[in-house]
Amino acid sequence: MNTYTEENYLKAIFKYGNKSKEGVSTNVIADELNTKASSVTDMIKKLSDKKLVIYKKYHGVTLTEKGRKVATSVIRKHRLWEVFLVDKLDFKWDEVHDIAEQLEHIQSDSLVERLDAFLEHPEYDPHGDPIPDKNGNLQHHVDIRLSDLIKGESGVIVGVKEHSTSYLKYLESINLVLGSSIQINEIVEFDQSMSILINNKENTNISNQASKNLIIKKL
Amino acid sequence: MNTYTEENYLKAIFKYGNKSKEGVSTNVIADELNTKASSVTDMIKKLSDKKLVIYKKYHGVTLTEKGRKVATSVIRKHRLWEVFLVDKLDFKWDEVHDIAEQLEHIQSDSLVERLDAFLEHPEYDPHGDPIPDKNGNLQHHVDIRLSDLIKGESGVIVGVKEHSTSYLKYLESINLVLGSSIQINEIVEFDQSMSILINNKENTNISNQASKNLIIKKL
DNA sequence: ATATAAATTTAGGCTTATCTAAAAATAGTA
DNA sequence: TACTATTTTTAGATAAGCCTAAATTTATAT
Ligand SMILES: [Mn+2]
Ligand SMILES: [Mn+2]
Ligand SMILES: [Mn+2]
Ligand SMILES: [Mn+2]
Repeated sequence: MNTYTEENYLKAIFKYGNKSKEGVSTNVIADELNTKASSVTDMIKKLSDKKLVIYKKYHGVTLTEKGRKVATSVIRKHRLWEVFLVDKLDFKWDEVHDIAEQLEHIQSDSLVERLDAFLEHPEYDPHGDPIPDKNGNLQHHVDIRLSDLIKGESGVIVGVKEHSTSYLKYLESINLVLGSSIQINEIVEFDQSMSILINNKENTNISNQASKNLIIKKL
Repeated sequence: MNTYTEENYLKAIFKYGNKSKEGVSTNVIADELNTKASSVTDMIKKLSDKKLVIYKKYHGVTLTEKGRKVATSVIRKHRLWEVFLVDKLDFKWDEVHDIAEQLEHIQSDSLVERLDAFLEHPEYDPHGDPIPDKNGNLQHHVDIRLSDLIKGESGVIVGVKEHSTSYLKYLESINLVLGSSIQINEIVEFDQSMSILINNKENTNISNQASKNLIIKKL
């Protein structure tokens, strides 16, 4: 149906769409996919011919309903495979993204549904990202970052917004994983770094760059 | 390292190599991959540049050790994924080949090794084909076909040589699966069709075309 | 409002993997 | 051996996805 490359473009457009009502710009897409804006223009025309996106020259691109279906289906597969890799094959959460980038393009509806059942219909992937259902619906966590909390407040980690290996490994090294509890001891006004209590055990300091990428459910 | 397409060429060359000491001809490869001999010639030159095959113009192609490693690694992945699909996701043996054709190209050594462990190091895939180890070694069943047996002999099915859905579905419909026992009641001289006793229960007739694709371990 | 800067598209090319048609080499046969 | 049939390679094209450089459009700032 669609090529590997087309699917990656649709995923990128989905990622940066909905942020505002403006279409997603070619430069943003080029940046996300490590390619050039001119290449993006070419591909967008093709996607537009296939009715997967709406393209207004010089004003960016938005997904059609058809395009959104494809994008969420690829994201569904990506996140289900990540669950498989972590839950069944014992990979760490920082090791699975690149493999899932490949697996997300495997074409087989029955495979996806059977995998979903085998994993017992997970709602979130190993990074706390919601898994779209087969119709492309997905519910997000309320987007509260650790950096939004104030002194004395506490919460539980339900997701991460940054998926780099270095960030994920760092979090794990200080016992911050999905489900870890956090209480704010103090916030340094100068750089917004935080002194926090993790799992009611260890006290640690964490930078603003690190705290703003942690999604929290307040307690 | 190698493209999806290159891997498929290497797999095809592996499949038809070793049959004799002659190289595999471009027409045979073209036929296997549903492409044209001229396309094969082009690709062979590329594989030869990459030292994956030895190519003598007009005399076919053979795998180098390096090429054999790649081919068996792809076959290893194909067969391991087929085991996963059947054993863990409850697919039927006639449903898994096309999905495995895609999964076999996923690149991740640790994924393969973890999958192998998760499946408890299977030796054979759902069609009785041996799974190469990580060094590319694979031991074949002794190649005795049902059609080689004579009246009165009996055996157990350990593999199938034809993987089409129609053939596999047919076998299943008459209770011929891996592990089924067979005894030869009679062989019709005219067309070599056989009257057989399956699992010491049902008597059936089976054509030569069907019996010559069943690999048997004699009892 | 006009000039400059920034973003975007177009033009022209490249590579990979295909194809068809023609040429060349090999194999089979009288 | 010589002629024909078959197989294989070469020549020349095409489509997808990418690139750089140039042209065009939009945004920003006097
Ligand atoms: Mn991921
Ligand atoms: Mn994820
Ligand atoms: Mn198969
Ligand atoms: Mn198989």
